[in-house]
Amino acid sequence: MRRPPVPTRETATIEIVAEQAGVSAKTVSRVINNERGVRTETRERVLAAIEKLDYQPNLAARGLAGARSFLIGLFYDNPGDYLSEFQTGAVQRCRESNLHLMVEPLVAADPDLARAVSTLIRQLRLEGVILLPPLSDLPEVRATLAEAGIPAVHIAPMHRQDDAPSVDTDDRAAARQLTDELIERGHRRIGFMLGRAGHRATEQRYLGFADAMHAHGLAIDPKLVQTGNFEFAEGLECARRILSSPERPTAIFASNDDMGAAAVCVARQMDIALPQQLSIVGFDDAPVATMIWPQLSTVRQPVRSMGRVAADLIIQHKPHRRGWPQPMPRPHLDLEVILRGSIAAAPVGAT
Amino acid sequence: MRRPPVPTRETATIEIVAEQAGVSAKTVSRVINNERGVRTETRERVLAAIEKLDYQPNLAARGLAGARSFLIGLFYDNPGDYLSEFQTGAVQRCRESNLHLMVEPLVAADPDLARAVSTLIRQLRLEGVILLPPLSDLPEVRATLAEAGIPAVHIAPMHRQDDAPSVDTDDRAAARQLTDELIERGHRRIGFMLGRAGHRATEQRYLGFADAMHAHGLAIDPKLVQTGNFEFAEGLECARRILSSPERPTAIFASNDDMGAAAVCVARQMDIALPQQLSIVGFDDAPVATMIWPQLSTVRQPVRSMGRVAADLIIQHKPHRRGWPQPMPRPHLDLEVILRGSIAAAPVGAT
DNA sequence: GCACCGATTGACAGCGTTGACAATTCATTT
DNA sequence: AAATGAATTGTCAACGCTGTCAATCGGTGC
Repeated sequence: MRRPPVPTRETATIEIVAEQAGVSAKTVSRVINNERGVRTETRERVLAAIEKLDYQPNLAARGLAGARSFLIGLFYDNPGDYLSEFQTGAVQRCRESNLHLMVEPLVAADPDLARAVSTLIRQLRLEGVILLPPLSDLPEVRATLAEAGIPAVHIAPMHRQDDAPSVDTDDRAAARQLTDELIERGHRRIGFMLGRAGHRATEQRYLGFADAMHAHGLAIDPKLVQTGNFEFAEGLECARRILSSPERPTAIFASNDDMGAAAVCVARQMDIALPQQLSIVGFDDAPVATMIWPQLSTVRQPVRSMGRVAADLIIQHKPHRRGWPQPMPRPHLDLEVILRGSIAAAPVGAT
Repeated sequence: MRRPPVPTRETATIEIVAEQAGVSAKTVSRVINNERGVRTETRERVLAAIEKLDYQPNLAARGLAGARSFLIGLFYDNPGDYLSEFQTGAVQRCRESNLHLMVEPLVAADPDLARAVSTLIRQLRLEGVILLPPLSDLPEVRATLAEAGIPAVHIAPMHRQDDAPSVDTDDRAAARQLTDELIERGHRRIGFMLGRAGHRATEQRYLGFADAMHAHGLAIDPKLVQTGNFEFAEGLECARRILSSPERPTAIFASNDDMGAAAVCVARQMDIALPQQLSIVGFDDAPVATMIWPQLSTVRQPVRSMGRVAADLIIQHKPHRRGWPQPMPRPHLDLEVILRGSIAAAPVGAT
């Protein structure tokens, strides 16, 4: 007599389904878990019973009996605008395998981070964890997860570990491609706004830029390479430094759209005609890219797909046969260069 | 012999803790669940044992035995930029009560939505659900939840139900206040960009605007009130219609920042000096508000707090004594009007 | 027809915790 | 000192499912 008062419509249990199908509970269990060794005819009978009774297996019971949790964690720190897209992709993939996603905000700077992580994984018995940057680069997080033997997927980690799968995009190639577009339009002096130090994206995007410049035999003026931190406010400073250079560049490559937007603002304040006198490109295809004028040329990240793939890696992860000697999956997803109004031919007479 | 190969460090169970503390498992359970009727001295002994063994209760077992799930659902459709903030607030509140948040993307237009909801709540045994708009207004969702007897909190629902708690902000008052700022600066002809039809915010923001206009005896020119849908692209059209009116307004109130940004773009294309010839205000304090020039005056939404409060309502929700006759909690959170560069005194000579 | 073997299926004991209820303890009262 | 009753603690079964392993089924070869 657990819930006596409320005459809730009887929730079907596995026993009831078994009875309906004329088999034992264990056989129903086999069908639910898609185990082999069930005759097709039997399976269909069970499936019919499940359908008829609208049966939903009890997650808690399954978890308790099977020492599983059916839960995957998504740990993040800065809720950026990409998070919701990413998690939506991850949830979609999880659903296909009847798993669920637990999102957990964490604070990268928290001195007690390791304990927080430990508590989470032990309490929830997570079957895997997806780490968004900058969490994907914190040794204490990685160590805690590894110690607990929980598979973790690192998203765009700065330092790849040989023992952990990760999901990356080829930022370097895309940055190079975008830079090529500028060079093709006659730009020779190009400024670069760096992202936050320690992020993989910061490094890769710059390298791609440098690749293109070198390939065309163009010099990179150190004074035109300024450090930002991916944020708009910093971007303003950064753009000012670049644009107040005695020999002003004819184009600026910003490491993300927020900083690109900042460059647009600064240029406008300095009465520099856009895009005629200055071309600007960003990265990410953030919402702001199309909300300013001129719209930013940029690189679209397949964020939702990354979420899907990350979840998929966890799900595919087969329990290690002594030390996962399998090749580490490191899918690279394709980026898309998007050209918009913010780039134009270099002004005539420019070096 | 459930997990034979991996010599995992023995996970403490309630029995082990009980033994360590020299009490029965049930007493440990009482302490964990913070039940009364445990002598202080005993409680402390148990607490010490828990601490010493670094014991984490098994969620699945607790859920199974106690017919609970310790899970709250957050259902959303359009992952907007506010989602991650909201969910972070909700998770924070959940943690304080040792609950967990399951985020579940849903598709409002899905013809099978009711079934999807039903599957989710039955599979996860959710203890409560937070509905973000526009899901908070879908009858089939509300009905499914109600039928299952699951407490639901509606965020900014268009149509309040008397039987369901909701979380709102007083958009109307804030819109009025912001409009007042324009009027005080001498603006008389003010355009208005409406949001998507059917959203509570759309209605309330317009009403606040109208309140202010009426209070000052100003007429609202229907030609200056145009329908958008909260999106930038639509906003462009909308702004064009307003600004191409023969008698152009000296200010525009956009129902959100994305549309406000659109108005800025259009004004720039039409060579209207900002803010001298045209003041523009938005709503939400979205990232874009500070990424354009001039920066948008707007209204900041306490999104994270709303998440906290929503979770709190679920958690506080006491099982109904026949039909929850308690007063429906409907907290209103305070909005903050933020004045930035996008507003200025009305041009001299304006009507 | 019978032994034999792989394919199916079932019986049963938990998984770690809590609900119901019984037992014990302790402070008071008579 | 025994009785009384509230406070505290313990016993035991059950929650709904899966792992283990035994039982049964069906077909094969001789």
